[in-house]
Amino acid sequence: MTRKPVSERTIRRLSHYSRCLRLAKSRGESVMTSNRLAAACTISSAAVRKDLSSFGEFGRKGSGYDVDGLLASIEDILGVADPPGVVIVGAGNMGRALIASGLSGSSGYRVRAVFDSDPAMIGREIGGLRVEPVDALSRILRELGEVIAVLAVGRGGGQAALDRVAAAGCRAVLSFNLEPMKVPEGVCLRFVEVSTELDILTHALRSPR
Amino acid sequence: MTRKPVSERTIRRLSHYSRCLRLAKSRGESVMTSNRLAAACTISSAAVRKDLSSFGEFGRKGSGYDVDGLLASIEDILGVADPPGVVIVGAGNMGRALIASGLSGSSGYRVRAVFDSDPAMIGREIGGLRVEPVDALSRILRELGEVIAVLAVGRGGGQAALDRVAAAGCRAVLSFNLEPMKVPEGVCLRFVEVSTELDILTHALRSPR
DNA sequence: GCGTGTGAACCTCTTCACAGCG
DNA sequence: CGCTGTGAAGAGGTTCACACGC
Repeated sequence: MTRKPVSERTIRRLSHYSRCLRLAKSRGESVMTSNRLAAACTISSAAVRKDLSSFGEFGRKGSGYDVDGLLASIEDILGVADPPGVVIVGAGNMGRALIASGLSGSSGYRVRAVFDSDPAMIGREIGGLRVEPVDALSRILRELGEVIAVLAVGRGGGQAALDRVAAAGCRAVLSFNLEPMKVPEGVCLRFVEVSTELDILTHALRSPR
Repeated sequence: MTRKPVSERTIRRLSHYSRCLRLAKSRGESVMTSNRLAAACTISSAAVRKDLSSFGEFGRKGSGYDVDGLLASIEDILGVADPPGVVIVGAGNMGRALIASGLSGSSGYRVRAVFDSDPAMIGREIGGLRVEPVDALSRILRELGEVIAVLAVGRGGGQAALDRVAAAGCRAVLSFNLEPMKVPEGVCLRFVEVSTELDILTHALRSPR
């Protein structure tokens, strides 16, 4: 079982493929082709085949890919077959939106706990979850085991939240706060950059074509 | 004024630089170096210099870059010096979160209108904005001129929302809904893929290193 | 000495065209 | 005949090392 490093670009595409496959599966489709996957992801079919073939021979020449089999293979590559739990830090609008949307995706992630530092928030129920005080982070994360923490806290609260989840043993963090942060050793931190997406769209609007 | 096409990768970095520069500016700093920008963006200083120098000579050898000047130049390249307005479709938790956070960034975007299809929502006030019915899209977008539409609607409502904003003349859309959509001619559609970010983090957690 | 600007080497990723198999 | 798997060619982006100017 020799795992070669997979580029982030590739992982992103695999994630997209898996979404498409889950959708096809839910529609009862049992076979998928590189062409249809490509159309759904707006890339070329050759790119899809290259991605997939670099991990093994998942397809049947002449017919295509088995939806269930390919989905299982991709989930195995990504490591999301049995996804880690998710905890949300910050029970404001963004935290609530993430819980309500089921993490805006058809993937298997589930929100296991919500934390907030505002005493007035503690104890409230959101989507079946009781809002916990941030002081409970260590205890609850120990109970939950491996989790991804999503930071959806107020302006300027990012670093403190990051430090706390890291101290509680969390090694993967997704932040909606864009303040620059000092990343604790051993922690993988990523950002959801809405403002950057807006910049990209603005550039598209304003550039000649 | 010959504009060469700028890759998305580069635009994304420029956007990040501009965030750092705005922060430096707000702190009263007047000079910035490629080294500090690089550290803030976790890339190499050579990459920063290459990015910037490909658009002109913005720096002073030996000292660095003038914060105000560089920021203005980057905003000009991105086209965000006078940013387009933003309208939000969907006044649920996500829509409210985006309004409350000021679009989670220090950039100059401002939310100009909020729409919802739920009659019970119409007329409510959110962050100083009255929730408008989606039927008012055409009229209000005509008043606002060039805008970016952010789709934060419920499960399965993406395509309908996209079609409506496109029909109202909007040419740039950012969607939190991940359903595959048929993109109207002339529209640039991008996605905020929280579930993909989670997949990337999961892969990081689960891969040997 | 310090920090920018840049050509050249380097490397990664994408595209193409086609062989191969059902 | 249809669709996958893949070597080869090509494009694009990154790193390196150093010259230049303050």
